[in-house]
Amino acid sequence: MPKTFRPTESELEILSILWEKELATVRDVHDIIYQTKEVGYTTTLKLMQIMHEKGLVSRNVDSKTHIYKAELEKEKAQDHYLGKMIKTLFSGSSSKLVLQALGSHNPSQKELLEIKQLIDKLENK
Amino acid sequence: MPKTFRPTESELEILSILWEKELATVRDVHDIIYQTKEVGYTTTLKLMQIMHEKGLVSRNVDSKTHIYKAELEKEKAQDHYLGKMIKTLFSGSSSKLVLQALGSHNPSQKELLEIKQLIDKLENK
DNA sequence: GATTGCATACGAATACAATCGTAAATCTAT
DNA sequence: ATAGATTTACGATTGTATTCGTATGCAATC
Repeated sequence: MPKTFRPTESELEILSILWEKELATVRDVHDIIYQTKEVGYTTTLKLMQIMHEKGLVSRNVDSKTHIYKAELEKEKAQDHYLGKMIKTLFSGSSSKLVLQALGSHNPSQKELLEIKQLIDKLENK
Repeated sequence: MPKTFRPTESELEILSILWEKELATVRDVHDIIYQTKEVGYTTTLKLMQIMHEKGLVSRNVDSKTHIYKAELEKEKAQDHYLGKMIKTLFSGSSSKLVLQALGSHNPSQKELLEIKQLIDKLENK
C-alpha cells in the first residue's frame, strides 16, 4: 500500500475505473471519463503519471502504450472514506449511515436478505 | 438550499460542528477545531465568511459577535456523499456499502436491532 | 524514407483552497 | 475616557489540484 494515502477527487475517479477494468491504458480511462466530462487527453495522462509517482497505480511499460493497474486496494479506500463519512456526517454512528443508505437508495429484496444474514452473524458472537 | 453544493473538506468540518451545536460563534467553532488542528483563529473566521458568501451558513449580526447557523441540511449532504461513494467506491450498489460498513465498524446490538426493523419495514411493501 | 497518427514526457498556466497578518471596530473593565 | 482584549474585514501569500500546450518518439502506411 502506498504511504501517501490521499487520492484526490479526480484520482478517485480514475481509480474506480481501474478497479472495474483491472487493467487499462490511458486511452481506455480517458474515453470513459470523456463521456461525462470534456477534458483533454493529456490531462488524464498527466493525472495518471502523477498517480504513478505517488504509487497509487503501477504500469507495464513493455510496449509503447503503457498499461495501468490500481495499486491501492479498493477495500482500503472504502474503509477510509466510510470512516471519514461516519465521523463527520453521521456523528460517529455507523448504523445511522446504514439506516440512511438503506432508506434513500432502495436495495433489492435479495440485497436485503444478504444484509439480514450478515446481521445475524454479527449478533451471534 | 444553496445552489453551490460543494463544501470543501474544511467547510464540511465546520458544518459538522454547526449541525451538532445548532448555533455557534466563530470562537466556538474554532476552539473545537483547534483541539485537533493547530490553525489560526482568522483562518477559521475567513472560512466561515466564505461559507456565508456561498450560502452554506447564515449568521445573526445583531451583536458584535456573530452567531452562525448551518444552512445546508445535514440530510442533503449525507445523501450527496453517500450517493457519490456508492457510485465510485461501491460499484453503484448500496447494499455493498452497507455490508462493508456493518462489517468493519462494529455496531452495538441495539443498533443492529434498529437496522433489522428497518429492513423488515422495507421488505413488507 | 517521408508522412501521419497516436503515444509519452514535461513545463507552465490556471484555478481553487487554506492560511495568515494587519487594521479597524466594538466591547469591558478600570 | 482610556487601555486591553476580542472581534470582524480583507488583502496577500502559500499550497495543491487541475488543465493544457508543445516537443518528442515510435510504428504503420503509403
